[in-house]
Amino acid sequence: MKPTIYSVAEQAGVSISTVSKVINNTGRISERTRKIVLQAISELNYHPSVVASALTGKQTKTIGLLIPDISNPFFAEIARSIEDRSHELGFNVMMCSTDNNKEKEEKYLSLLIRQQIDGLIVASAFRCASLLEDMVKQHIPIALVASEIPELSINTVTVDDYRGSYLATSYLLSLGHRRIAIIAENVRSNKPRVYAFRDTMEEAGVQGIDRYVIKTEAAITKGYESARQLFSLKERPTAIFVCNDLLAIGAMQAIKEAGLSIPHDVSIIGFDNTVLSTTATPMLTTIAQPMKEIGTKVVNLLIQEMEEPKTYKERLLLSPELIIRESTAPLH
Amino acid sequence: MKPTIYSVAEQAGVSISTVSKVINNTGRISERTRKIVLQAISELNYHPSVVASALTGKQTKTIGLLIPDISNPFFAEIARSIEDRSHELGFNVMMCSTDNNKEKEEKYLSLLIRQQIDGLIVASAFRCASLLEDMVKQHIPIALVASEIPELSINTVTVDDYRGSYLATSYLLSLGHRRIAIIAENVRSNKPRVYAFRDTMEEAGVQGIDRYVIKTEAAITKGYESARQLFSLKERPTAIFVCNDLLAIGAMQAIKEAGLSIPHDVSIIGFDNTVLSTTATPMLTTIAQPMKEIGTKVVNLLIQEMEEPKTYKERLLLSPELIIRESTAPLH
DNA sequence: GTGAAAGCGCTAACAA
DNA sequence: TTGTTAGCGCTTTCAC
Repeated sequence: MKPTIYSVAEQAGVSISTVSKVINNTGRISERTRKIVLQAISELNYHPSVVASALTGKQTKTIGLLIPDISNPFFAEIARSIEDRSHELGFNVMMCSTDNNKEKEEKYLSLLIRQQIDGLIVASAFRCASLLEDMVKQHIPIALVASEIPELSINTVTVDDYRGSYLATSYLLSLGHRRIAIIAENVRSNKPRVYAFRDTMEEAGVQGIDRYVIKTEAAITKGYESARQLFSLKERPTAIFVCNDLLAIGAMQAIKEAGLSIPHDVSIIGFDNTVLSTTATPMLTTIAQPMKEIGTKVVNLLIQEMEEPKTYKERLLLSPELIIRESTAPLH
Repeated sequence: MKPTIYSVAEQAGVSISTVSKVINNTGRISERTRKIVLQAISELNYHPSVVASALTGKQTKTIGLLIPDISNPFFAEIARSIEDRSHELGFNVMMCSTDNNKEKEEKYLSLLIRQQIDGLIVASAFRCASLLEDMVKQHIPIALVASEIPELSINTVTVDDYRGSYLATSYLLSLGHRRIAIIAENVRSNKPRVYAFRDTMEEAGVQGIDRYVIKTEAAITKGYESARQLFSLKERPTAIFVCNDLLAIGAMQAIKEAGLSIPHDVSIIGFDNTVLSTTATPMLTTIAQPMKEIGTKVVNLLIQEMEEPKTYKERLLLSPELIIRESTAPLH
């Protein structure tokens, strides 16, 4: 039988409230009694039940994590860092991969509410923001990572997308490229990336940007298709800025298949700096997101919010960095 | 305020036990009452509390997952499939990355016990099996994936490691290679892979196998180092069997850096068939693990065990498959 | 410094 | 068919 607070109390010859006090370091307990109780706890190998304690109004010590897909290396790294920071603070995390799919988002939200999670971290798209209303109504603290939900006022941590895209675009321009294409993912966080691309190109006086803008979904095959589409144009681009590494890998495959060489014929630059960018050949020049830091910061923000809800929410933009590898070169 | 069973009962003008009965489909309830209750539930947007229900002896509907590292693509894919199957069956999963580190294993185990998980899936190494004793004592069902703990009798799902290694080794032999090296990870599941390698090589009459056996940890850099080590030998191998894709990528980097070409000078074959094997250049020949199926099966096994503990535990070995891509070629 | 007792939201006898 | 009630393991007030 699993030991309870009663077994400990009996073993120690005290009342359960005394045991409770030593566990939680509340009230005043004599050093002697504390020792005896601690002794009993370790003898019985007692672990206080979070379930029971949660029922009395305390925390469940669990955080929900809604993420598009844990098997996507970018989110896996973010998740890892969220997990680490949460565990540091004594919280467990329940992971749910939504595929950015409305039905799953709804279903998992309901599962998580029933589990009485203390807080929620969202990286999923939530194109239908009203789904989150239950959460808001029940005052469950929420924080967003690597995603945007403009309808709601929520603490958020993301990379500075606009700046990242600026870094990528201006780097390609500085290499002499003018026919630069962008392959973006069709999610909100990619919008600033597209805007920065346009702005930077326009400022450089480049014309006819529109034909080189493609939006698609996050998958290697989609990157492949998008690149092929670009190569079917009369004037094919000499450089491509691909808004995440997964898509970039697909694009690289298409470029090679077309008999072109990277970076000699086509320069390519990714976004994220996941494992994939170092395992690709040639190694991918990319915009690095500080993934460890992003994960750590959202958890911090969420915990802060749990302790004391802020009226004014924060939006934290972390600085991306250009990592130059082998997939970019001066215009030939 | 979060709606409770009481608010629903009041709203519907019935007792809480009636509400409980309609929620759980127990006892007999008139169609009329059921409708009224359901109505009240949806009006209040009521979600029954798993916490409260767990306290009465029912399940917490959560499964613990101890995995070495969620940011490792192999485990991320396994985790994704475990997650999907669990959610299908109404369970949430709490994820813990242990880095195969004893202290973390111990800490997370204690966290999970306190959370009163219904079952535990273990992919972590647990070199110290006694850590799991608490779980066994408390009759918490356990299932193992992609790992082995010989000291304990536990339901297990793994790929057939011996056969996988046989497939890899005999394929390299069939290409005419004799100086074949193996880079293995220093965990239990890799032992059968090394055995099969030795056995197959011996049966083919190859001598001096020992100098070509390297054991290391799962990291790209380790693969890199191991391959360099092999190239420092007088007679360098003409083919390398690397026991996981992560290591294989590292080895590929070392080979290229040494100015050798893959597969012309050195053939290389991986194990796992993660994304990495398709994003690498040349694309990696590898032994595919049926990751989706492995995840699904462990969950099934765990749930079975939760419903009715078996005296004799099962060990399920799923068949691996040789995927021939571009990194292997006949001996030059 | 310590203990008795009420109550958290729910389930499951048992009564009605 | 529906309602009453006693717990589940814990926290927390309030007496002692």
